[in-house]
Amino acid sequence: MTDSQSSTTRPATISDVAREAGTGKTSVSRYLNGETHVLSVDLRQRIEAAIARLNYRPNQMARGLKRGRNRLLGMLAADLTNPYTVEVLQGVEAACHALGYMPLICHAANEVEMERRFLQLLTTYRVEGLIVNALGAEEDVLRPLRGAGIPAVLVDRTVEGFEADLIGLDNTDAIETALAHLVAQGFDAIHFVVQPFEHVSSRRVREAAFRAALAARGLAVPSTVVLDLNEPGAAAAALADVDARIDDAARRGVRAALFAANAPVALAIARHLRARFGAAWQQQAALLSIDDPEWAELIGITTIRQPTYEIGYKAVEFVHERIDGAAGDVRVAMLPGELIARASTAS
Amino acid sequence: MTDSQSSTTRPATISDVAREAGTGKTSVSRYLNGETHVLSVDLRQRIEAAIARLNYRPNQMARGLKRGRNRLLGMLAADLTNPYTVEVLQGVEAACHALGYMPLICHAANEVEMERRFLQLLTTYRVEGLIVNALGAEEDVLRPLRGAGIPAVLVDRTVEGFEADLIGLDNTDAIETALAHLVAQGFDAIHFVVQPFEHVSSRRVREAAFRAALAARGLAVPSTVVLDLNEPGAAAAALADVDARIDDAARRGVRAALFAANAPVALAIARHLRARFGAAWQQQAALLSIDDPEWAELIGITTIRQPTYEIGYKAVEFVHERIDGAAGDVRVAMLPGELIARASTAS
DNA sequence: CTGTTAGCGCCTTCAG
DNA sequence: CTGAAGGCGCTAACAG
Repeated sequence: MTDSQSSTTRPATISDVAREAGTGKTSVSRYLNGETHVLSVDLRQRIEAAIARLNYRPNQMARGLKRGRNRLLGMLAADLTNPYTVEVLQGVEAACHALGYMPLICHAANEVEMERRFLQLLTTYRVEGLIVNALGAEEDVLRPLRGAGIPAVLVDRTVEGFEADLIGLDNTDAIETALAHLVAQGFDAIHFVVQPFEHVSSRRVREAAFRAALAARGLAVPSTVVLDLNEPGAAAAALADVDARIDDAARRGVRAALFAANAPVALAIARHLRARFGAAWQQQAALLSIDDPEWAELIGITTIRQPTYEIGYKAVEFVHERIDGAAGDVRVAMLPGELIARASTAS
Repeated sequence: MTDSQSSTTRPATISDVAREAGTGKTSVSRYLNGETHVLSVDLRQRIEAAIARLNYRPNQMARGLKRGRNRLLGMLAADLTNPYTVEVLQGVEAACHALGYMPLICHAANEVEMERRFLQLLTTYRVEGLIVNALGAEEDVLRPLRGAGIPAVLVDRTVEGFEADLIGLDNTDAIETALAHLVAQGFDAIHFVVQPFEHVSSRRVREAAFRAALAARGLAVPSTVVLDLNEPGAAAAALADVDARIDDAARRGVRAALFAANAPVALAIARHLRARFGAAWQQQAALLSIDDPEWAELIGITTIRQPTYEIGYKAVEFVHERIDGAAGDVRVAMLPGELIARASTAS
């Protein structure tokens, strides 16, 4: 009984298996690649036994080197702290599983430098495709991909000057649905709150759609509140602005409604209002948010839930097709959101 | 001007660079590996230029194949939905960056099958080390690692029969601190709620520590409530049990305190109590939880915050040392938690 | 200082 | 049905 599994032994190679099975590497390779019908039963069994005995696992790296493809699929996430991202991730993982890819997840943690670095890495590891939830609009950060000829699909946001398939929420429709709900509930002082949006396409679209939807109804369009969560000072000012609008409405005897462009914004607002008004803050202002984080139900916030799983799944299908050589125009898939009405917007 | 960056061109190789620079592959390799002082200024510049011109990036796979190490570090996460995991991840990423590893993140999404599959994959990709936040206690799932001689470090939980470095929260101390807080606030009907814990060491330790801490104070030790979040039926029963205890205490004119073993449990409880008592549910029962998710502050829940970032960072340092050949006994690092007192446990 | 020569582990013609 | 030989992109002795 040889100690073939000792942790000091270096992993068995295909040659080891061949020797152990008393055959050549070619046959082992054939076995590994499922060309099992080309092998005599006897040989196949010997190989099987040898593999088991040596606890052999083919080295993917070597395989990739030879075949020119390694089944690695990169996923660059801007912010895993955002539940949205994790949910998308689940779809990505499921699709990777189904299509035989190994997802290589990289988390930029909201830092452009990280994003750049990971993109480099992903490139040097020769991932076959990439799913990008980009941080900034910097097209040059994505340039390496072009050079390496790695197909990419954008999730949630486009990147200025970077042509690629895009998949995300149908923002215009989502905003329209949400606004219709608010209006139906009788709100007329509705304020849009969003993180700095010039450089993030989805935020830009949402903001524009909100204004358009308001205008289409002949309602006044209050200025958009920009809430920069990365700048404490600016954030405080923005929240003060929110406060003012709430007070304004209150003076007119109405309850203001706040429309958060995404969950992080909604959380910041909720925290602030709770600090200001106490646990019963929702009596002072209504809140609606795009994204449906776990705490939304906990405190009864109306939301637009994104089809996150589908977004992730489809994203992988898109790159997969590109990897398989699909040429053709850039595709855009905009999936519909779903309104989850809760107490925060009850009239 | 050649179209060296066209997306149809296959990535440049070291040979291409050598040819372009009019030299041999060796020199290029030396350049890549920073042995820059061994090269004549002229040659170095030619290589530099060639690399830039061809937009060359060394193929990590090939490097890894040759050197026997690929700088890949696996991280197997049981549940990215749990904020704890994401926070640990941030520490892992930072440490990987600092030590020159590429983190390969795998998400088992609470499915043992996934866990097994990823472990296989990680093995075939020959990651140099692995950080495991294991799902179950199945030692055999981790067996492949042994066979491949891949060093691993466990995060948060041990695995029966699997010897490896461990890093996580000092559960005993955390429980003691939290309980002391509750007692100081005047609570005496304190109930521990935890997911099925036989197979998860951290839960087991917490449960035991809770009972011990209670007993040490001469207080009665109510039976532990087991809340299985994956079994709707069982979960409902457990929550009914919680209800009964709250009612019991109420009959005695006191407010029961619920001690959640982690954030998912706390969330389930909070949701349930809100559904039962409405927004003011906290007047009916106190709640304290280990883990400090973002919504804890939002609704004012007292928590024990884990040093998640440090846990992740140190985990990487641990494997790194093992990869570097450090032998020696299994190490255990238990980091202290921090009590964040909020309104939910005010007396 | 620089280039030549072997492989790393695997797959893929191409002959048996 | 089976095996030997060559090469994927890169590094690591060896020579110059």
